[in-house]
Amino acid sequence: MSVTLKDIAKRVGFSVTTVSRALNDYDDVSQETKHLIKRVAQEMGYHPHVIAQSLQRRRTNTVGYIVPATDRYLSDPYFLELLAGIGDGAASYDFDLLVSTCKPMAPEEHLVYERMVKGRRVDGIVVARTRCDDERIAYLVSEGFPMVAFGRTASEQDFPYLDVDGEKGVCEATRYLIGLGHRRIGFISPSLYLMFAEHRLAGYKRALQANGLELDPALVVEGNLTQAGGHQRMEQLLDLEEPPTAVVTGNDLMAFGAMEAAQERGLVVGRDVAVIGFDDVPLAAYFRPTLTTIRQPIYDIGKKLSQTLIEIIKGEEPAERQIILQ
Amino acid sequence: MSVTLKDIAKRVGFSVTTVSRALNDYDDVSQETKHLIKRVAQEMGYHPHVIAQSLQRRRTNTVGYIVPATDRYLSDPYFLELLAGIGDGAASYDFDLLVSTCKPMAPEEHLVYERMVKGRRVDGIVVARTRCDDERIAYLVSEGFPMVAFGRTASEQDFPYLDVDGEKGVCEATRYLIGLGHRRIGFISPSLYLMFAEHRLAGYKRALQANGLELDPALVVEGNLTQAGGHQRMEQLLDLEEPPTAVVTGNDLMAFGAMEAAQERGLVVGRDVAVIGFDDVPLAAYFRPTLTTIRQPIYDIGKKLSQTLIEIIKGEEPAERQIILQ
DNA sequence: CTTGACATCCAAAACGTTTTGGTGTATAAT
DNA sequence: ATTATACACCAAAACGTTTTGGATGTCAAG
Repeated sequence: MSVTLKDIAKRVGFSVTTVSRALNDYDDVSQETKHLIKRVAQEMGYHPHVIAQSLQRRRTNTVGYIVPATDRYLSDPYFLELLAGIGDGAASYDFDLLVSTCKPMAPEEHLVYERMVKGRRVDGIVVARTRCDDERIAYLVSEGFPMVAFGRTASEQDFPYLDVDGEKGVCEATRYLIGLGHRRIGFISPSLYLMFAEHRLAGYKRALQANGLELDPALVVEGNLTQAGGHQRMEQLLDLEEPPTAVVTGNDLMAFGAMEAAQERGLVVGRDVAVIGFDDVPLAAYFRPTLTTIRQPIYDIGKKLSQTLIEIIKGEEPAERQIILQ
Repeated sequence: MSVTLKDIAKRVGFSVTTVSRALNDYDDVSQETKHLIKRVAQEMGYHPHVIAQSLQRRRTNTVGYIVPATDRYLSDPYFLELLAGIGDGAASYDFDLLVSTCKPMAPEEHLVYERMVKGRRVDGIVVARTRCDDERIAYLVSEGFPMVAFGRTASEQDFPYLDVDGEKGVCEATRYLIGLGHRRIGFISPSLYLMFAEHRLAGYKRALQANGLELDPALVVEGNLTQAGGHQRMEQLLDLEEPPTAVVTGNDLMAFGAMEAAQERGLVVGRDVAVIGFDDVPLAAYFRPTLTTIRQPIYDIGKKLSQTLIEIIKGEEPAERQIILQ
């Protein structure tokens, strides 16, 4: 078995209390005893029992994150990037990261969240890919459970979040395409129940309007964020009588798919048809032909997310509860 | 605050012991009381305090996994796929998954493992991407800590692992290329400290030998598993006086990079130069031109890994401690 | 010689469970 | 009437910490 405070206490002839307080650098323990106890603890190979600490401190020093695994294969590198950011952000505060996966919108999703919250396995939860009407957030807020979201919701509910200005990003990208002379620009949207789909779509519409272009509903299609989905939707667009000369997609994976679809038809991306993505997953840098994409520093966002969450957990209300990055 | 056993006990007029035993379906509680207690527990919204359970049961019902985050960006979809598998496998046994990230071979790596083991935060650890001489495994084995590895090591140390027969896979792939008439076949190897690099390289050599081809050391280069690395190494191969007409790579990401490099030089992959990868990350299915790859069911491997680990944790030594998939 | 201040230490309670080793009360067998 | 056998229940200890609320001793000031 492993070394406990009691073992150390027995060895040095002090009480468990004193040993505990010595190791935690309380100032009602003399320097001398502190040194002795620390030395002996080291010698005996003592490591605190994190679970016991959690129980007593009422703090697990762990944050939770539930990966929305789309299907059996959740190939989007986006999530790994985000996960790494969240994990590293947590680690910077000596917090651990508990991960579950769950299909988004599945009936059991609520149970997964409830288990984390009610089992008090974690001190807070980061929820990513917010939905317009997000029951996960509603639940956490109603429970008063510490949380932070990547993305906003449609409701006016007040909760801490971090988001990128998807509307502005897409608007500028679309404007850029218009500037190049494109008049028929397609938009492959993420599933519409996702909040960021709405923002990005709004940006697309705003750009058209600002330039006096009319919105052709046929040019706006809803994809499922996967490469296959992008491929399929692109074909749909290219099958139109008047196909678009440029396409903006809701994420990089769909942009990859769209580019493939174009290439399969013998079109040269960048010459015959322009494609712009959104995310900037690391892969994007290496994809050929190079994907034009709207940069979103996913890793940094993840890091900031967990750090903000931990500040909330520690009771230090962060300076800004709601942040929108450009 | 939240509902505890004590609260329920007070409410129903039974002891805490009886409440606990009722909820855990012990048979020294009458059916009647069981029903009553369960109903009241439900009504009061009781959820067991997982941390308290862990402390008493000496079991956290959690497995750990440390993602070898190569750099700030760990873009390899491989890990997310594996992670999902591990997580789902654990969930199938009602286990949670604790994730950390750490640069492989970094000096602090040992600390991350030690923290997990000594802090008794997890009941077992899955270690992926084994190295020829793997201190992580050596440590876990020496501590007698439950573990399971994805991959073997060079030493004869006995520990449970799951691995794919990389040698056979690469050998067959290489043979296939030879069958197509290729005589100069390049091999972009993973970093050589990784065990699977050795197996795959061995497969390559075996295929050459079996067909009486001589090994040209210039055709074997060491990459770093990233797309950029594959790109760079492919250029190196193409710069040779007698460049290869086919290339086998150590993983899919490097294959992507290699294909790009070829395309940038105006070569048509599949006609001017053949490229074969290894992994079958989900992205591979959508990459154009289609990547020929050696299938490795990463998700399933992850799932099996954590399930095997949990069986070990539960003391049911699994039927086969060491498994090699084809 | 008291009083107070300070430094150093500690026993016991607490966190929320599960487990151990019982107790008491019927009913059935001797 | 005693003994066995279930049956239904429970008090207390345990898991390994931290926190609470003193206790003890020393020393300087009054």
